[in-house]
Amino acid sequence: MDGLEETWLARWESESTYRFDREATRESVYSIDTPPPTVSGELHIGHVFSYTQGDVVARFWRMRGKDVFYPMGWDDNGLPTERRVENFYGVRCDPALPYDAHFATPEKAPEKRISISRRNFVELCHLLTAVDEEEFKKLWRYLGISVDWTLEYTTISPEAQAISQRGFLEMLARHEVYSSVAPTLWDIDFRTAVSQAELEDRERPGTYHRVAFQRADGHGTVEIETTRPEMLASCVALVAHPDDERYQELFGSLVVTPLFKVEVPILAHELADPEKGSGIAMICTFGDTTDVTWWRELSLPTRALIGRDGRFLPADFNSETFPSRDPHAANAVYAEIAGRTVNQARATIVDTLRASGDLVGELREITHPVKFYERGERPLEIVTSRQWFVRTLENREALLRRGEELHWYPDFMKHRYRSWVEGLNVDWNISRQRFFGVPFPAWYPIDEQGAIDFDSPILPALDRLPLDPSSDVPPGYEEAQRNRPLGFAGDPDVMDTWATSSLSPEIAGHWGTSLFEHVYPMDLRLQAHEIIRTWLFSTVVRGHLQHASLPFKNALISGWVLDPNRKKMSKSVGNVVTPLPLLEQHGADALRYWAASGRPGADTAIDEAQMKIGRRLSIKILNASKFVLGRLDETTLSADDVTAPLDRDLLALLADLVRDATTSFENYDYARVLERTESFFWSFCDNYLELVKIRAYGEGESAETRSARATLKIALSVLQRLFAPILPFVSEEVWHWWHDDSVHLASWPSVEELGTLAADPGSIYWPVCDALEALRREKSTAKVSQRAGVSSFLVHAPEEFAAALRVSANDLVAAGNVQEMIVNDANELSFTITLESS
RNA sequence: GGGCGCUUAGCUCAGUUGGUUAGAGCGCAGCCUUCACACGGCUGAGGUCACAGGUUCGAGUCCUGUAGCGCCCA
Repeated sequence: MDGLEETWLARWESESTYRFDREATRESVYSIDTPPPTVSGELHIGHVFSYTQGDVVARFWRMRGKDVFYPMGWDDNGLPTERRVENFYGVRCDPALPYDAHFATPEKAPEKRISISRRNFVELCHLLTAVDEEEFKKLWRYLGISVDWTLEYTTISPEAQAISQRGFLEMLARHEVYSSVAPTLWDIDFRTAVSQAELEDRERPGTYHRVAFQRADGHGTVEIETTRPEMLASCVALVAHPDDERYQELFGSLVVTPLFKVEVPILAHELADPEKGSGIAMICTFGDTTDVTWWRELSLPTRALIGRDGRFLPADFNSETFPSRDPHAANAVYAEIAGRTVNQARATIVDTLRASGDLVGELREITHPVKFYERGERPLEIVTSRQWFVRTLENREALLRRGEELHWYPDFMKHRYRSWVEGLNVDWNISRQRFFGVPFPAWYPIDEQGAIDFDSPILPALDRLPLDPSSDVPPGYEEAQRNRPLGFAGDPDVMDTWATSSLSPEIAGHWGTSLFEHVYPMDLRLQAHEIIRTWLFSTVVRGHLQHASLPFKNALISGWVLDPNRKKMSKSVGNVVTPLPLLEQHGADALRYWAASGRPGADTAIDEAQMKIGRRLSIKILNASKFVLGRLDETTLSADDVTAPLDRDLLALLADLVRDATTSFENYDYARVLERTESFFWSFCDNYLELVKIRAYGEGESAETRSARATLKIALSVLQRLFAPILPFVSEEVWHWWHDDSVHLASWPSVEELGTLAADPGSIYWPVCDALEALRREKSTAKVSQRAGVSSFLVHAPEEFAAALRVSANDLVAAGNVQEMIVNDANELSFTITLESS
């Protein structure tokens, strides 16, 4: 077993076994779109699991005669890489710094982060991802993933950037993407906008504060409850449900905010929840996403105070934006929180409210969902900024139809997609205020006052791509005009990583060349269910907008890998399993066996016992093949030689298996193929081989002998090929014992090659197996060797059963070492076995 | 709150359109060093198919409801 990987990996490499034929016609191509994994230094067992399942399918279609287009990409651009580089080298990107051509990476990450220029930072990103990609590639190769490595791509490569920028410009030309200044979900640590797809609700403790607002006419107060009292200075209105009896008379009237003394109206909106708190809420710009909805739908003013760093911005309460009745006092209060973080400001405001008597009653502790960036550590804030958006909302219906059009394996995964699309509430924000990504290929003119005109972007010709507007110059301008009045400014942002990886079919398929026409739309998308709302969704969006089609016809969704206790693996829990030690210990085929046992979509626990079984199966394949081929020097045997009833029955059963395996593979049920093939193979070894070994390998050249040998030859050939997609190493090894070409390029077994089939498959084989098992049971019970002789084997059996034993009597007698076997017809089946007295 | 999936032997899981006594592997017990295989093989014990109704000649399978677990969405 050991060493098979090394041998065959080298051979596949040198013989280009998995090379895609670029001349292949579309009909003969089977194209696969696999997720470019985020290269972040962490190899994950989930990758092994998912990719193996896809590879098994790829190998099937290759054997089916398809030209399999199976590329491999790495998603190296984006935040995860930036973060890894920051930690690995102990650096931080400061775009204001100049490039240092002599910057040397520190041996060890320094305690305190070193600030470096954007260009230096990006160079480090390239450096580290290149190293990581080699590590990943090693793992993929070790696993036997049959990709064509000449089709390798990365999402930060110039080609990918050009395609990504082209995609953007074409969407822009079709008005499918737009920029606008809008309240945006913002991570204050990463200092970037994030999209809805990257949100995550986390349960967090919170505190309800009951705050009294004076009515503007001086007649009493209105009490609201809020978990974010620090937002008080941003308050623009109060809101209650239009049907709420308690507030009917107040709608339309004014109240005054405590401390800041700004008049705000009391309004009605159905999103206000009468059950929550006092049923009336304060609307601030912007405390949460509901505030944004209210602000937009009720046409409220903007009093945004949280900056990009999560600290309170300066404000003047003697201004149009903040019209206080008592500017002096308001500014004095605000001075205490300006420049402070949200948490600091909250404490200050609560103290001040308590002192002023505006905080009513006791604080009430609650637990509530808070929106986080999925990679973030502090709650998201809402910050107004300029962003690029792809129009997804107005395409909702069409996108839902695309989801229906797609073939999902397993089918129920379509619900994940549908509920995501139905729940979209903002357009897809594709701009990020980060550094290592694909820049937006756009510049903006600057007027004589120095104002940037974002509504009239200057766009490049497609043949200039890829480009970076921060170093490239727009047509008709000179570098000296950058950021100058009457000059130009480059778009400062980079694209969301999904904005590029959503073009994986275009990148892998070399959009713009003839190759693309041969592979698009892809036949298969392979991925895990957790990225349905991101990668799958965004790819469908791009396919729909760019090509008016689905980007792939079938989606094979893999489950998660759980730890041995069926718990989700996570870094914080510390139960993450790395695949390499498992590979080294059990071998690639064993790991693949485990992965292929996991049914599509099913979360599967790491199970080393299962890997051991895979290894044992592989060894069994080696041994059985050695045995069958050891004395099978006959090359002229064919299906026509299979004449013995037992042999013909075996091939008929094998035909059933081939049919079932083929259909199952066509339905992406690789796990069923494995299960059925394994089960058949085990019976083949335990029963059929035992039954015919003497007939096949005894002296003489009778028709019966030829029949057994032909059956062994055919069955072995079929079984080796059925196993090949799942256990590529051992299958290749045993195939080469009697073939020159790779089993992975051999044709998938067909029913036709099994010759004229016997009717009623199993009608002979299973009764004979029953009789053989009865003999074994008797010997086992008597605690004697299986080779022990049987003086008399008396069978009573129903007619068909008896007939099956009679035509196979010689094999049974030989396998059981039986002296005398008598078969009588009877209604009830019974075996009477007399062992030789030794 | 809406939705999806799961619940079958001690454990991990199969059970295709409803059809005889419900299957596999692991683990457990016993046996066999057999001339392909001790990195093995054989044999065995072990289950009221989560629960409650219903449809049917017949339900692990279909329908309704309940519970538990996991996940998705809001």
